[in-house]
Amino acid sequence: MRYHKIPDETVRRLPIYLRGLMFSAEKGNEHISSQSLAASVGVHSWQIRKDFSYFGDFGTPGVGYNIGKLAREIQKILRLDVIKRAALVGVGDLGSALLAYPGFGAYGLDIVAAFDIDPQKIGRTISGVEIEDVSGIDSLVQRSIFLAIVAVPRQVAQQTVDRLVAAGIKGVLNFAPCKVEAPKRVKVITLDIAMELARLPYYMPVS
Amino acid sequence: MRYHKIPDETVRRLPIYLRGLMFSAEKGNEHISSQSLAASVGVHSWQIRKDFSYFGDFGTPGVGYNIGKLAREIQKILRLDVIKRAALVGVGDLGSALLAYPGFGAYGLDIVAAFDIDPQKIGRTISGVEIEDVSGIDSLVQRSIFLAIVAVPRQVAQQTVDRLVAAGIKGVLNFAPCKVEAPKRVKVITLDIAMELARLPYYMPVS
DNA sequence: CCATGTGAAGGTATTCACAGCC
DNA sequence: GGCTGTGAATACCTTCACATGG
Repeated sequence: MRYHKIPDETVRRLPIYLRGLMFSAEKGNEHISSQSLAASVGVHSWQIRKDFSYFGDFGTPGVGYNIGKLAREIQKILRLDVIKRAALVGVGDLGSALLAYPGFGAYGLDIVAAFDIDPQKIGRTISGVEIEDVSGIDSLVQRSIFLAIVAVPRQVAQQTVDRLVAAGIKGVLNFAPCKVEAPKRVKVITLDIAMELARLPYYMPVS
Repeated sequence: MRYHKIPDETVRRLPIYLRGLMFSAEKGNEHISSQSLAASVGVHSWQIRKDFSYFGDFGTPGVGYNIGKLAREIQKILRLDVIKRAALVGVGDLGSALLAYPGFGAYGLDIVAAFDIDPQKIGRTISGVEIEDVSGIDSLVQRSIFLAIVAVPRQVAQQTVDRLVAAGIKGVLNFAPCKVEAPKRVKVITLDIAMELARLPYYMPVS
């Protein structure tokens, strides 16, 4: 089975593997076994082998996987080799934190534009990105930006997404805690931080 | 099937339903059908009915669900009726944004303590919470806080969790992009923001 | 020998379709 | 007529065990 259909759950784990592979590469390794990778990322080795099996042979029995080759392949599958630039809409507390967040770089991603409606904020620079008026959204595609992060209040999340969709954006990471609609051609992932915290007590021991 | 084993995926959706129910209650409704709830939260109606079926009859055929009763039951299942207070460790950009984040209230959750190692920050108040030295972690349980949010740099995430575990914390929401270990009795959910962004390009159309 | 890759088995979650109740 | 609750069917994902290859 080569390159056919990669399960969603596998796609969800690919960034984890990428992180682990890069970490191992930094330490100067060239090869890594599914077992060592398993230990470093916290996923079972058989799961890793199964996941990798969906997109071809990268391993050498008795040796392991070539780290560089495998990392590049994962980046290619996730399309991180092509999509590198993202825009941020909404530079409030969360938006500012995202601008300062160093973690995107590990995946080759970078926030290169930021928008807000507050005239007080427009023109200011945060973490090296100048805040523009939201009208700038309309020309995102001309600037080769196809990915957007929405960090606006819930009440204006849908209209923000509508505008991004109209501008030709193809993917949205939405932090607003609500459903947002978009045409099928636009992928939306909603990440509700409070929701994650809210399901935690369920799993906590009672005593 | 009453109250036996609620699937993890159902637990993951319960907070979404809670949000939808509260929204509907605010509008003055007393009952809601699985169809209307479905429309407002973006989950199919059969999925909702199936999910609710795991914990008893709350619906009346021809009428729908009693919103208040159902909401209270979901809160009880998630244990949000008991666990209401959380602590934050790491008051950097992300931590500060979390302190200011209004979304936790919808689930009855509240960040009531914050810790950092930076003497510059200790003693200052952000969003009504005074920042304390990390040594205060050790007395969290005495203050009836069993839930912690970790927003520290990756390099110190594990030791932070270790200290929280030693203090008797029972649940951790970890924002550091790495694996953290904890005894089985402590539930850890890791939320890697960059990872969510990284899997988005995979789903974006190629053209 | 050691580690991969994968069929097969087992488990979990989603989707359907409809009986039963208001 | 409208809507719930749920067995049954289906799809999906995980786990195992081992044949295969360097």
